[in-house]
Amino acid sequence: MRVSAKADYAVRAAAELAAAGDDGPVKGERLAEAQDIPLQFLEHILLELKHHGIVRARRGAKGGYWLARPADEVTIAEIVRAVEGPIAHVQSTPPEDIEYRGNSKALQEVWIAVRASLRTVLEEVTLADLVSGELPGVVSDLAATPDAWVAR
Amino acid sequence: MRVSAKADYAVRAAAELAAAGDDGPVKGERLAEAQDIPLQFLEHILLELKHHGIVRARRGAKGGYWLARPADEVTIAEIVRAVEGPIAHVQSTPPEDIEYRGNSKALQEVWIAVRASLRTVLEEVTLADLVSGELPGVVSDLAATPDAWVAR
DNA sequence: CGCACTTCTGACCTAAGTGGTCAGGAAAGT
DNA sequence: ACTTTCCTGACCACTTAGGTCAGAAGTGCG
Repeated sequence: MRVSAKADYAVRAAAELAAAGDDGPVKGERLAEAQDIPLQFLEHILLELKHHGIVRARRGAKGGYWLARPADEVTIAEIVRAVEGPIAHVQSTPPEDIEYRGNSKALQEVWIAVRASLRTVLEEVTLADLVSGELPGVVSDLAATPDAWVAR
Repeated sequence: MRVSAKADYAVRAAAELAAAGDDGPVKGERLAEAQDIPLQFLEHILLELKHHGIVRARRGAKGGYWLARPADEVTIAEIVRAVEGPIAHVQSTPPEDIEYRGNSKALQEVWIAVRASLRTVLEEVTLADLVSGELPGVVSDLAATPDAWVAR
């Protein structure tokens, strides 16, 4: 139920790429500096993003990374899945495949709801939203209640 | 972003206790059988639940476990926190404490929204809801859309 | 009291995941 | 040819996941 450093780094680097737009490729080093991420670790992450078709890259001088698709077509969910794997799996199996017995039969529905609620946030926010700072209504509403900002 | 076996087991065992109600303590062995959980692992989990004041226990013949509070006052969120720690932390720190720079400034709001959406599910469902099979409106609505049941 | 029963606790184990670093290879530009 | 930058795999320390094992300690009953 936690967000890994890798996922966090991946989204931040992608946001930086989204902001760069069509101004040519951005070097890994610049991304690392902009978001204060260990360079060599970041390059592994960018490679994963590339393998998942989220990012493209070119080597050599004038090389670097850029988004494979427009920033408003890339969701945070996609990026998280690329580096962390499927969202909200239980014991490494998708909730729809689990069978519960006895008094916990309804638990499957709960885990499904958990995944659905995560999706409503992560699949709604695109990189374009993120860099513009204007998050979709559902999301900013969720974050608007002061209660959401206190620990528990 | 995944649910551990421990959390799953903990909730299922607690559901079984909720169903048992006031019919005296339930042995670990019976819980393990009812939910098909490795006994010795389960006992460690029950101990954690006890330390968090969710469960009580007595040893010896006629001993066993029972809920420390009525089933409709124990939420799934509590149980998950007891065994997995805080929900939706990023790099092991709470989202409200993170500071982002540059183009990912809005990311903090996203993680806050993620946590808030998880809370709306996990803090809403009690053990009583779970064993009765009648989940709160918000939750069953989320699970009602067919889309929620397909992988991605 | 003595005994069976059950929880409690800590030590231990293997495998995998986290969060990296290091060294070198391979394309691209000049 | 040479520099630049990505690409790839190996490695590493530490923690977590998912357990097992052995034994200590409290509890009830005859």
